[in-house]
Amino acid sequence: MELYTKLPKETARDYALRVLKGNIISLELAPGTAISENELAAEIGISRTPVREAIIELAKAYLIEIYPQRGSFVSLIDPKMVDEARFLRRVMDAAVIEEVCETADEEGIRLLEENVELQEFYLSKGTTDKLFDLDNKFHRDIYVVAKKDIIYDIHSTLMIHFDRVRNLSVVTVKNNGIVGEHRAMLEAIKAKDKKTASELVAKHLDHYQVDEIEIRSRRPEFFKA
Amino acid sequence: MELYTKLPKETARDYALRVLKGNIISLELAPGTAISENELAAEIGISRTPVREAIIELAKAYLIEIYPQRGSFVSLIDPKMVDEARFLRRVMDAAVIEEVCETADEEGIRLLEENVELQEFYLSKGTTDKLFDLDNKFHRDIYVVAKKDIIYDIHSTLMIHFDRVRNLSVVTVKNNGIVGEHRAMLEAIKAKDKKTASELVAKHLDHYQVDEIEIRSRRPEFFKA
DNA sequence: ACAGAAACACTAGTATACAAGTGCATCATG
DNA sequence: CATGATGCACTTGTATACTAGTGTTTCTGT
Repeated sequence: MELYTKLPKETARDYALRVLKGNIISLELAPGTAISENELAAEIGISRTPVREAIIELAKAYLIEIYPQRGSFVSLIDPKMVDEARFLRRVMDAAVIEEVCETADEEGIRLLEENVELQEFYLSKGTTDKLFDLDNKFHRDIYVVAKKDIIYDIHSTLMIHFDRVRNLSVVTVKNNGIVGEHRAMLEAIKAKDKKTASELVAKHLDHYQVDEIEIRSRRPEFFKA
Repeated sequence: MELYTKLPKETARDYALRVLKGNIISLELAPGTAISENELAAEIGISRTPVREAIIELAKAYLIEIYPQRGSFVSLIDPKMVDEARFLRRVMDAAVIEEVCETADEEGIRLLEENVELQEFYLSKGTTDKLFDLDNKFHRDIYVVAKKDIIYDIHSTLMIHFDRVRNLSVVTVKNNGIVGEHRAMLEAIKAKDKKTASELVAKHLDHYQVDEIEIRSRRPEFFKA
């Protein structure tokens, strides 16, 4: 397991949370792996209490399953969970971007505009790692402009189920086209064109499609049921 | 604060959680009230650890705010939070009932049918407290039939913000009509009539409307910003 | 060799002790 | 009286000790 290093002002709990989240998303901690509170605490050099608090938090997000007196385990990939996360994102993203079309003020538009321009800049320079962060930020900014950032935060942990499956996919997500779609979404927002905007969002989510059948046949031990 | 009693097989953490949730919803713990881990632990007769874990969980749901080394407080009513909860419910309820219209099997329909029939039974007998539970169950069952129960659970804690405001409202929710609307929703589902079903859901949510201006003028100290 | 019991090594749940920081009250000092 | 320092009483964060339960392993007796 990759351990990172504890940041100076970070609490022990946040540190444990960061380590666990990162390793679960990256599959460094594979689905089904046992997680010992004692062991992890020793490994990262803090006590059981903050480790335990982090584990409880991830259990609430269904990323870890706790069996009292027996052990805690990284959740197996549950297709139902992945479906629900996908459904949630499809429905909410569409509703939120429509809300943005209706209510966005100049400042909000500017925030999105700046982001897309940065994406276009880095795309032309071929700096793909920055693009990844900007992609996430663009998505969140839409929620922020719609004044729905709490909803975004609540849902973000669920989306980890998604990211985990994507990291198992052989098909690497091609960045080509994504920036263009973001530009198109922004223009639809500027034109207050709800219909086009929500259609673009739906199309955009196709990038998140994965071949579950293929992954499952390759790694059946990672799947539930 | 009302304390309830610890159930035999309930863990100390679940107990603390139940006590806190209940008292926050009922406003027995008013917005802004300080919550001491030590004090609460002593009051309900368990140690600080499970109390602390419960507080952290409610802080994740924005129901408690933790200021390290200073104290924890019941969150003030944040109109933005209430708006987001309302938006979330409006969008998801509509999407989920449409999903039910499309995908419900016989067993699912039967589950909903049984519930509505019970509601009609208790309505005719005037047993209103049972109706409250059945109302909540009907709402959840729709998510279950749509195979979206994780989404329901994730959102349920957020809805507490809603319930809290409702409990401050002078206008008591009149049960008249609610059962009839449930019946209408069920019939729309049976007829696979997505349009009518989602319209009924939107109308149904009007029952959750509250006069925020009035409450705010009456209890300004409960509100944030 | 086999069956069952008992010891052991783990687990998470809970309790308690200590550390570090905040804010107020008190008290000394000008 | 005003003001600043200092201690005290709180807070949450973290560490550690203990409890109770589970599963395996090992011993024991037949």
